[in-house]
Amino acid sequence: MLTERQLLILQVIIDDFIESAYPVGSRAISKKDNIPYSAATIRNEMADLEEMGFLEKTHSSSGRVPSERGYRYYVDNLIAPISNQSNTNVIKDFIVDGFFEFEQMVQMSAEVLSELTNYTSIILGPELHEAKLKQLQIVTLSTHTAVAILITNTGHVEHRSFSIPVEINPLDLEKMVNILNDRLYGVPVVRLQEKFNKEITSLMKLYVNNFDKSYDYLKAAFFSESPVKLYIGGKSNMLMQPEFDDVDKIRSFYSMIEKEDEIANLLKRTNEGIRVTIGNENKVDAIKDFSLITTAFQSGDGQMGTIALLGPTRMEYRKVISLLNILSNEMTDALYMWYKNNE
Amino acid sequence: MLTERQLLILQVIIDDFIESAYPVGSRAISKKDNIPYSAATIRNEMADLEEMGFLEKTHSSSGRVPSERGYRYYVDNLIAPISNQSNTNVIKDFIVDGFFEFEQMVQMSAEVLSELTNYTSIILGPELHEAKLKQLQIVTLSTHTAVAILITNTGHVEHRSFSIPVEINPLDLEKMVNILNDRLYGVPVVRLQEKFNKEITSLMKLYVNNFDKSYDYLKAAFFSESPVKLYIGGKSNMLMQPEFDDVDKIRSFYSMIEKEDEIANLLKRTNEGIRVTIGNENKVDAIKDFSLITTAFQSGDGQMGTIALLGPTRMEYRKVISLLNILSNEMTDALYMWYKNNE
DNA sequence: ATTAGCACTCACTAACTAAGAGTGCTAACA
DNA sequence: TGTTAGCACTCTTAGTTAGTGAGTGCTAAT
Repeated sequence: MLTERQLLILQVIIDDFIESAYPVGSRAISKKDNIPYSAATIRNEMADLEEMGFLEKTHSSSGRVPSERGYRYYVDNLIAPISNQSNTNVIKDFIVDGFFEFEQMVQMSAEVLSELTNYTSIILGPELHEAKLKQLQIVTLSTHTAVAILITNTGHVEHRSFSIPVEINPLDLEKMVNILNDRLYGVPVVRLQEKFNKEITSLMKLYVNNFDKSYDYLKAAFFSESPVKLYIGGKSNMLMQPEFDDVDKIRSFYSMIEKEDEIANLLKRTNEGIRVTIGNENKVDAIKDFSLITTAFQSGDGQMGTIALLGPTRMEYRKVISLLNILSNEMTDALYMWYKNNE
Repeated sequence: MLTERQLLILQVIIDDFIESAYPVGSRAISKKDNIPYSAATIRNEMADLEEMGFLEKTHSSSGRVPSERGYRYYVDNLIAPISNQSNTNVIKDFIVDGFFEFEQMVQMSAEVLSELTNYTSIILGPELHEAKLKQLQIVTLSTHTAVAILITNTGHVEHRSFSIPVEINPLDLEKMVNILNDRLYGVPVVRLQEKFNKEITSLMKLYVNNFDKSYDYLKAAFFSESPVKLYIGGKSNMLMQPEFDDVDKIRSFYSMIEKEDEIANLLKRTNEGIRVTIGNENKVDAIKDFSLITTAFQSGDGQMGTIALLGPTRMEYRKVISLLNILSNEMTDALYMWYKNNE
């Protein structure tokens, strides 16, 4: 167990290092206002803290630097997140003002988040779990081409252009879309394809000649998987961090950040609350030098998406955690309001 | 005027430097197969070429490096663009295969272009100049919210969610959209707003009570300027270039590339053919260390957009110019086909 | 007109030095 | 017995020096 004094010293060291990015020496600590001990005393305590694995040295006669275990302890026990009123307001303002569309809101959130922290923000979703089909449409552009449009009750619009194969009769096309709208209205988007396969195809065969030929086209137009929506904000804000003092680190950071699907997978696992993974706690090699802080936002019963911040292990955990808390709550609220209006 | 031999030597030096990024020495030149002169002769010629401003030294006893003037001469007189068949095929393949939508095609082009060159590709447009209105729609999501959708004959779909103010009667809304569709069908997208203001508003007042209140909402939903579409591909491919050997250069590159509107302005001026601006020929300070190669693609009579590659002044001009030529032609063709089908 | 030869310049690297920040340990102190 | 002053020691960082090599410009010979 750590003594009171050790806790204090550990906290001060980590706070200091997070701010300065330089190894912290005993003399610097002993000078702080809330530290009434001499440098020698601090040195003894630091040696103990190092032995316990909370601190490290960069070389034998250097100051101390937090170890990953140190950060973990710090995050779990030493940060009392103070709600930062001014940040709350910044976030509230832009969410309330600009809330027209999910995607727009999400994208802006990512940017603001990165701007406030100088880390890289990642937002996954909002996924369409809860969104329900409002309307399907096919608008023909010419005899050969058309655009298929899918509208959800959340205001999400997806569209896909395609060319109409000669085998398909335009009248049949219209008929099919009518049937689809009739049968699929209000069905959650995630279950569209399943329902289409199970219930609609058999029905279609009754009304439409030669439905087999149209099947693939309908499916491609309306029911193909849309790619995961991943917003990454402030890729270059991160370059402000002193960790990126060398070209190779920057290169590897950028090549890491481009593996969008790996990152998306990392975020998907998030459940309730805020999760912090530090350095090697991350299961993906590419970010073993980083810390990732994630939290979910949701609407009603289901999870909608994940907000995350990626930064060096020397991260301003306190600030970031409080920011993510605020943002997650605000987004959840905004979504709740939206749904309430739309039910 | 330059002698034959000087032309040859200038060309060889620039080719060599573009490939290696190292200053070129006289000995290295004299060893090349097509150079039958001794190092001393080369040295004399190089001194002359330097005096004329085509070459520079990085320090008093270094090899030679092309000056901006040297690159200019090289681009204007020394490159006979060889059409590279394999590149042509790469480009043709993906344009033909994936051509469903402008935006999709454009985005893919940007990526391929950057992949093939390791420079940063920028594509502006395709602007909607030629696109004509196919259909306007308002789909109500609830009593308070709706999504407005605009569809063009090119398959471009734009949508905007908004909340319906209480002052507007849903029936009126429907009526208004009908009038709009009736009057605006086939009108070029760029002229929608103008036509709406001039001809439609007076008409609306006859049919709709209290039209003044609806005016702003209709305008916001359908006729507000959509932001310029600028695709930037391969921001990090560029880091492969040996020019980016130092952190500050990378930082300033990224902060430059984020000024999207400045870049968009640069590209807008493009007219026919390929334009190369080298280093200080660029009027925007931020890219005075780079070269920018732009060309337009078009459909029918009007210009549709601009394709550009941004790289270090030590750029593979020959390759890039030939690539842009191919891509511009292919995109123009593809657009032409598309229009022919849609008329 | 061309080229071999040579002195000279400058960047780059490695080896060395001095300064400074920080540690661990010992011995003195309250 | 916990705390602290003092000191020798370690290691990084920055600056200096010297040696090497690539390359040039000029001169004289071909």
